[in-house]
Amino acid sequence: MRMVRQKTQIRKIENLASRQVTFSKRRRGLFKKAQELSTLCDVDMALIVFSATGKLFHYSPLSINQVLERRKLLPQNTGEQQSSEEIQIARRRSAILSKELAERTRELRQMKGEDLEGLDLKELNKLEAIIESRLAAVVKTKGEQMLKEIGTLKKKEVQLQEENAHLKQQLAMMERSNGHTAGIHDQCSHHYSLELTINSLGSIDTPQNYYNINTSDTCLKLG
Amino acid sequence: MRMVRQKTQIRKIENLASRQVTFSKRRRGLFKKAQELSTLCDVDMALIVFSATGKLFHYSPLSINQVLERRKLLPQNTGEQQSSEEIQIARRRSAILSKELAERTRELRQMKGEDLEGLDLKELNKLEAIIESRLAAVVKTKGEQMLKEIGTLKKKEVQLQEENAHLKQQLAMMERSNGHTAGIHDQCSHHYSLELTINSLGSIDTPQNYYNINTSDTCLKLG
DNA sequence: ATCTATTAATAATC
DNA sequence: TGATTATTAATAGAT
Repeated sequence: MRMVRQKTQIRKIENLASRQVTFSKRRRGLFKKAQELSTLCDVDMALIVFSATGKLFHYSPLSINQVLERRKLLPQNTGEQQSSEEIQIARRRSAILSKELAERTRELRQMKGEDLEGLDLKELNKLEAIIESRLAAVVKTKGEQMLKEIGTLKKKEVQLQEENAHLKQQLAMMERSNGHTAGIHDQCSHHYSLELTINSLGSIDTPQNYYNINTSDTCLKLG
Repeated sequence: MRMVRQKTQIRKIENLASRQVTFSKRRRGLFKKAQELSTLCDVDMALIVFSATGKLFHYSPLSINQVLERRKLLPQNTGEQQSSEEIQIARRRSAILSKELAERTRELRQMKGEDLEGLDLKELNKLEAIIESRLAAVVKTKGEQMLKEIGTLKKKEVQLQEENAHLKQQLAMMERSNGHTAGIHDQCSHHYSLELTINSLGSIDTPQNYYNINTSDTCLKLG
């Protein structure tokens, strides 16, 4: 008969072999569960495990290949056009910042001694501030540019709708003054095409002068 | 009697409530297992989960300065203008990941000797990649949303311009068929202003809701 | 949040 | 390592 299996105590397994076996088994279980959670609940996560021998195990639903590709700071116009130039720039900047962070952290370690707890944190806070502000600057700049364009388009839309309404109004007036029953629907344009050739071409003011379509950039300032 | 419980399919849970419940339950299970593995096998690890709502859940046996981290994560309203929630999330995430990166670098340096350059770099690269992917994901998502709206607005613009041109054409035809009538002079627009008001009410979209600045809190839970 | 019928994970073992 | 299986642990569905 087998030995009675016991409820596992959660404390360090002293026996090396057992510990390694357990590490291997539980690690797999953990990564499986991580993946399940990520899939079931549609969330991003990162799971990183450093083994005692220095090996690294890693899981992230954001594919590693994708991530590794991004690490290259050079443009890679390999057919993919889904990301805008700005996004690529943001990626490169964040990549550079990450490198900076790592490098400076390393430099700090090397430069200073052991009692660096306080100072190290200070420096880290500084670095944090830098990376945060730069990231924010990139994102903010991009957002402002896009909001600006959206603002311009909205203004255009309003202008066009106003002009539209005006034109409709005038059309309605013309129809009433004519006593014609024909409306302003599409098929009617053909109906009048014959009359166009017959009637004289009088120079009459058209209302489009009042509603100049402006294609220049309109600046939108955001708070 | 209870319904028969089924074997769970690992795919995204469509029902929001169920997804949230499962997220809560499984997340706890995952963090528990992570902690157990860390204790049983005496290994370091980092587990970071980003919920769909931007909340961040984090476990790492290495996190020494949790209190300080907590402080850093509180909203820092330093008089600056309000940035969007996404930017704040990005800041916090990058802050956390930066700290994690720095801390891990330090811990690794302390734990291991000096001949760990290669491995250390490997690990750093992985962490770098995670940061990059997170930042890129945030920026990309926002950009995609805005590009989508810009596309919609541009389509609207084209439609309106087409309609406009059509109306002008019809107007011109009507005028020619009328010849001399005073139908399209300015003063007449007042004549029909009532009709205009009635017809144009509610016809213009105001998509300002899309730019609603969400100031809801982002939560950080530490293991 | 709490409760259980189930499924899933895994410790001991080969 | 991989497989097996007696157990314990996790959790889906329900309250």
